[in-house]
Amino acid sequence: MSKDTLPGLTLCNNAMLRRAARKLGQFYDDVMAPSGLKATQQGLLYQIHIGNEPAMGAIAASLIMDLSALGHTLKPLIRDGYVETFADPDDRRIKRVRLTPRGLVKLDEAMKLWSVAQQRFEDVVGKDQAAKLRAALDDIAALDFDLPAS
Amino acid sequence: MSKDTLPGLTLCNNAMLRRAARKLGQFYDDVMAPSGLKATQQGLLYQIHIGNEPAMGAIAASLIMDLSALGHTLKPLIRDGYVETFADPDDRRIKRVRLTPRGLVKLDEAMKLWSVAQQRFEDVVGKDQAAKLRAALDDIAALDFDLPAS
DNA sequence: CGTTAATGGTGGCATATGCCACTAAATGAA
DNA sequence: TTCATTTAGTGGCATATGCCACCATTAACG
Repeated sequence: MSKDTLPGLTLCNNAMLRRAARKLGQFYDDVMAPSGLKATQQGLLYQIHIGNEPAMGAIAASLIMDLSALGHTLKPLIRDGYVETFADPDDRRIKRVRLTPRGLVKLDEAMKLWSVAQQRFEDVVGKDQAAKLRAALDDIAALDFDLPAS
Repeated sequence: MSKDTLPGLTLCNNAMLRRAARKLGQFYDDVMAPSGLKATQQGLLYQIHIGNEPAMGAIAASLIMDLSALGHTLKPLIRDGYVETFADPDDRRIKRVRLTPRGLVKLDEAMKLWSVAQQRFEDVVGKDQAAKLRAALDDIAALDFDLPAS
């Protein structure tokens, strides 16, 4: 097979997913820029907000994110005073996370912008299509790739 | 609306996309680990391979990636001797990229592992479903979110 | 021509993510 | 109780990505 006829990267599920994520990330980030938050940060603040002073491990699990990666991502938010952490009194290994009042205000501000981006996205691709896409992505997130231990 | 009844992050198209990308990335990376390449690097080598000594800008455009981000990502691959760059003789602003022989060998090795991951993914989600997903992701990558300039 | 504008990349800085080695704390077994 | 094991996070290091300011080159225009 000549190099010229090799299929493009369009065949790789992972590459396509990353590519779409870059594209959509740029769009959401653009819209949210006035808040000073990236879309990832808004998502993280929101996740913390809807949790009940969630433990770091719990957040990482919901987001399917490495625990240490979460720790890193949290740092700028703590530095900027949007988030604070405290040890769980019943198990001092566990560190819980909550929004500060300042963080709550910032989240409100960011959510307004998020709505704009979200709305615009759904206008462009269609509400149904968007819902289907999210469902498909949710399925992927739930997949188990382990070979069944026979 | 009480905090307890707020919808999860499942509603955000962008967050879901990133989450699925983390999940799938971890899987592909795991499978490709023996090659010493990350899935992103394999994808980049492949993109360079199928291009005709592509210019950096061309690669960045196909991957919907920031040009400077591409430059950064390329560095470890150049350092490890998989890739080399050279100025286009007709326009010295343009820097073209190609695989070294070593890079070609490494790509072959990585592609074998990639096939394993790709195959496993399609076994789990179904070949049709995977194709539909890639099509949907390709559509997203092609979207234009600009408001029509009236 | 020569000045101006547009194009293609680089480097610095910042966030996003992951892996690994290591520490502290809680659990379980002897 | 005491020691091995498991659990929850941290810090260091590396890649992934983006934005912005800046440089070199080329194209455009008067």
